[in-house]
Amino acid sequence: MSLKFALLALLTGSPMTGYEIGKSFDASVGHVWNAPGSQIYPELRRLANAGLLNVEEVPEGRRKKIYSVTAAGRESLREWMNSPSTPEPTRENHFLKAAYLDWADPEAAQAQLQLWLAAFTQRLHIVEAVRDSLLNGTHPILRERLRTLPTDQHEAATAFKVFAFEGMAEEARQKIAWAERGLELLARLERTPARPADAPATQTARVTT
Amino acid sequence: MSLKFALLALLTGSPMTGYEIGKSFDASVGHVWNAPGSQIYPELRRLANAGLLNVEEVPEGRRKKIYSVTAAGRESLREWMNSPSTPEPTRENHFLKAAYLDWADPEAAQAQLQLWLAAFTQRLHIVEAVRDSLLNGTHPILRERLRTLPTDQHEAATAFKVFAFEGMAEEARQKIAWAERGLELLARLERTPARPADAPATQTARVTT
DNA sequence: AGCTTCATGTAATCCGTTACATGATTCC
DNA sequence: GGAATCATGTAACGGATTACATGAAGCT
Repeated sequence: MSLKFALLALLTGSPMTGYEIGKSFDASVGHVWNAPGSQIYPELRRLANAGLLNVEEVPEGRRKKIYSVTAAGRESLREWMNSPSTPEPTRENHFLKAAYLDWADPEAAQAQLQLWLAAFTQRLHIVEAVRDSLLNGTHPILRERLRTLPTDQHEAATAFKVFAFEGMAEEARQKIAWAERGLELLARLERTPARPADAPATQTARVTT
Repeated sequence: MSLKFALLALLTGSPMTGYEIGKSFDASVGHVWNAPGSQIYPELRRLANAGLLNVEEVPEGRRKKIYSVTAAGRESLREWMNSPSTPEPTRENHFLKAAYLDWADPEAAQAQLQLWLAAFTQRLHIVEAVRDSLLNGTHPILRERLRTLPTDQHEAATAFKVFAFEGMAEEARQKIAWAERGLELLARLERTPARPADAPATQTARVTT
């Protein structure tokens, strides 16, 4: 339901084309909300039809459309922000899989845990980079946004974005630690299980692989 | 895509009816994966048609169907477990909203943060309770599952489930701390901003509400 | 001339949510 | 007899993913 509000929120920063929104999603913002072009363009049009967005067509050569938020759009965003939302029920692939990792071959389990580790590490880097750019005034969208805001609101606008990205960073750190513990668990289990109580203690033989 | 595997995984524990699966979702398992009956029943039928599940109809009075996993179903599950999955792109409502909380009225922002706090706290309790029941052998589904498994695989089957639920617990704890920091931030911002540099320092007047 | 990037979209399909329908059994 | 729980579903809709289509601008 909230692609709508993700778009409205983004466009309050500064007017943009659908293409640029897609780029933003691919870069920083995509870790807050993500969507492919095939979802962005139709949604933008719907929002424009509903009067929440303004379209400025730029027909000089290119056929591009710059969207900006109307007063009604700003009102709609404010309304959403003021109405409480409950967190959605969890539906995270990795927890489901983790709970049944004993079904996987040990190598596959290890590969999966390492893949998670890599993915969450990468996410952490990106999210920390965004947070830093918010703090040191490098973030282009926030920068634009602040230009249109009275100075006494700069702190809040910045602080909440930093707050959100700090939250994502923490989550990433937590999952990194979690994946590492998973690898340890796997190693521990592999050292013990299929031994029928009387196998020799020659663990040093299985060093490779 | 993984309701399919959630169902297969659950049913490897012990055969069940769609209704019982729904109950499990509402109780413990729902924090790993959740779905309403309207999604469960059709999916079960599809899986049965695909030969991954076995249906035992119990026509004695009730019209109920007990589903169990076939060899093909077990194979399909194993295949999924052995093929790596990348974590899905984030699309979490609360981070999106948090990033733009300056758009909300302070009271609404506070209410929202408190709602998150309450929801994550509740989630933490449930998830910890499940983890405990896994550890002390009270968890009914795991119990059933272990009955059909050789003893030397008990440890792994239990450990991975504990691992998953510990991960969820940590995530919940992290989000609780995050929401609390959000409340502090909000309080801090409310103490300072709209003051045009020469307002009196009589903060004690605003104690109520 | 050909590749990359900019820029916008359609179509099919799938997954998920909400609302509603139905009827049997069990408990009070 | 009436309410709660057991048990299974249908229908409509909306949101998301994947694949494909199109064409201009700019660079090499």
